[in-house]
Amino acid sequence: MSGNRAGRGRIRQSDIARLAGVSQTTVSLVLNGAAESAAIAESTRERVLAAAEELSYVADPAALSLASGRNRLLGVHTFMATFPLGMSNNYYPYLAGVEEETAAQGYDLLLFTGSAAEPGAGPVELPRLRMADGALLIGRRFALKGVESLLDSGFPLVYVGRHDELGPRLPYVGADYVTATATLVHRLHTLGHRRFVYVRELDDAVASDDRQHGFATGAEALGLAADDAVVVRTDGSDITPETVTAWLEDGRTAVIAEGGTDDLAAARAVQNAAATAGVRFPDDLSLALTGEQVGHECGAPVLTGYSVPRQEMGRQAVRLLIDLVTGAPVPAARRQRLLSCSPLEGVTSGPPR
Amino acid sequence: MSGNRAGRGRIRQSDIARLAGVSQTTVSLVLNGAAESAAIAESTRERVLAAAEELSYVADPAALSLASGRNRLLGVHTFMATFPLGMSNNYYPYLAGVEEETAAQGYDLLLFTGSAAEPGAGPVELPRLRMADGALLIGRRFALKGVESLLDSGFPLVYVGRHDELGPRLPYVGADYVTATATLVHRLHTLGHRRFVYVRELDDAVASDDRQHGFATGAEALGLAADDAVVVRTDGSDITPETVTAWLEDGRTAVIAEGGTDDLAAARAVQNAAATAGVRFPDDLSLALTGEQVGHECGAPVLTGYSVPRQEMGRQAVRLLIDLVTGAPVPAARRQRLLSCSPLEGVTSGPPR
DNA sequence: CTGAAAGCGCTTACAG
DNA sequence: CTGAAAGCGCTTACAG
Repeated sequence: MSGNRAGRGRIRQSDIARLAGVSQTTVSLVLNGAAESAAIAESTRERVLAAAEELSYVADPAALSLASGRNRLLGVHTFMATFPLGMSNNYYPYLAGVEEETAAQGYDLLLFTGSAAEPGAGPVELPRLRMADGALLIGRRFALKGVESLLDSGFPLVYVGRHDELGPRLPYVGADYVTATATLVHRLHTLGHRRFVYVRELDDAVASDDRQHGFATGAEALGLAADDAVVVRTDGSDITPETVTAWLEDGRTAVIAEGGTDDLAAARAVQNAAATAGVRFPDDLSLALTGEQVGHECGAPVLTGYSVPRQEMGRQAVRLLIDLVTGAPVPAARRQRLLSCSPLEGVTSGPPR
Repeated sequence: MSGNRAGRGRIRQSDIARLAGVSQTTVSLVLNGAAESAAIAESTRERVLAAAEELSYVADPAALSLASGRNRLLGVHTFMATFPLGMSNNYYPYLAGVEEETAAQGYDLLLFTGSAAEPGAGPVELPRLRMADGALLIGRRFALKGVESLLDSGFPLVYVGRHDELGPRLPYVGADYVTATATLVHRLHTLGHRRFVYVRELDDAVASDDRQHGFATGAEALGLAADDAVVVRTDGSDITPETVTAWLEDGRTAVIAEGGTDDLAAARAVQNAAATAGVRFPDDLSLALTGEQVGHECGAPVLTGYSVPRQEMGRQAVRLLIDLVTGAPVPAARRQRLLSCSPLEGVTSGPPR
């Protein structure tokens, strides 16, 4: 049979029409409310409304969506096999913000999960986003090709993060890691530190590049020599107790570790090596983070760093997306924006005397 | 204009048909896969598939749903204004399980959030669930009327929790709080406690009733007199230091507080009152929970209780829902089931000597 | 093996 | 002020 809805006992506009003795068109007109129904006789209006009430009519959302072209659904995709609903996950605050604002705007959320059927599925999954009126993209990196073709077809997309590789075509709401990191260097400098080490993980993503770039920018602004602001890129295995000792002997009293990664491997490697070497925080060595400790353990000291306004990024991304979906005018400057991060004071102190 | 989808560059089956040089019907037949497409020439099939791939076609869920009643979307509704993505929230593990299994089955999730447009929206929002093939209901309580009319129309629904008010009509996957709580009483009895107090919050929900019922059942099984297993129902304000002292003077050495609520107000009230009274845990008084401490603070002692298999409940609810959606045969016994909770050993000890 | 046609429940010009 | 009709993008008998 075509359409199993009738069999499901659903009430249609035609049922109301029959009961009220009008046409289905009139029912639709009345039920759509305000503007149009001005042109409908009050008595007719009331009859239809009464009939609708009596049958406890409710519009079929699918039909409604098909006819009007909108479904008030916002897709979310994170380019991962399973959706990062994981508790101690960095993505979590984004989602909370997204969800909050989506609800506030009267939309609902479509979570695209990357079906298990397709293991390395990034690009394969993307087209399914079209089910929604528009979609949010979240994640450290993404499938460029799939995103491009979505954009090409005019599908409204907003990326949560900075991404300029596609020029002005991809709207986004990102965090200003460059400024935040430069400021962090400055803060440490104010505390008295003069030589810095930046420890970055192997993974590269725009957010990582931005952080490192901010480190360089900050050092430059302070007039530091290249050797006073070195960058170590590592998977952690080559940060040995000797490494840390050598830093200190070199007068490098402040280490900045990459934040925003899932496990903060860089910071952890430094902490472990320091512990073995008998180097104490923050008396001997200061450790700061280009971000905050998300799933931070009981009793562990809070590291100096900055907080990324993830929830707010989520909210703003939703607002931007809805503007794009509804065709509201969005000036170019508002299509790509960076939010600033706020300083987080932790256990970092001045250098040992 | 009617239907703005074309303008949005959405690819339709007719686009594929044109590219592949076949009819739209054939495209539909091919895209629907297995059974039917046996009757389609392999070469045609391939041509259509290639064209679909090239255009990165994706079915319009609304059209699909309208025509066939299926779209591989599972709705989730929690009867709250905003979706409980909140960090320390009890609902979180359910969602994690739901998401995981949904992904594994190749479905996607529709999060129904309760639009802010309708404040007291429970029943008003429910019909929107029909956008999905079926839906999961999560929450301590729910809008009975809305749920009933959804059920009446044959819409597949699974409640995460026990709910027998609708008889066998509402399928569910719940937790066996009755047995878990009875066992908890037994465990405390084994430690030497002989007189118990059960502290329950004012809110009532099936999950709360079940816990209290389990307390009664457990006490009865141990042959305790009514006065040895009293129930206090409170918003916390009348649990004073004197209350706690009186319990102890009465020989009531074990307090069981209601778990599973958002803030564990009952347990907190007991803890605060005890602290003021100078009563120590667990030396003077043992405190157990009918559940576990979800967003449990650093340094706070872990309370004895039991863990609710929330994630597994989520997974099983999804599997059940998909069976209902696809029309797989589901024996009555499998339509309503309770999972058991596992004991959690905390700081509770025997009674003071 | 393939296509023309009806239908799912709605919206929206267009006529009257 | 109201209704007949076309169309949204699909599925599914039914003919050929």
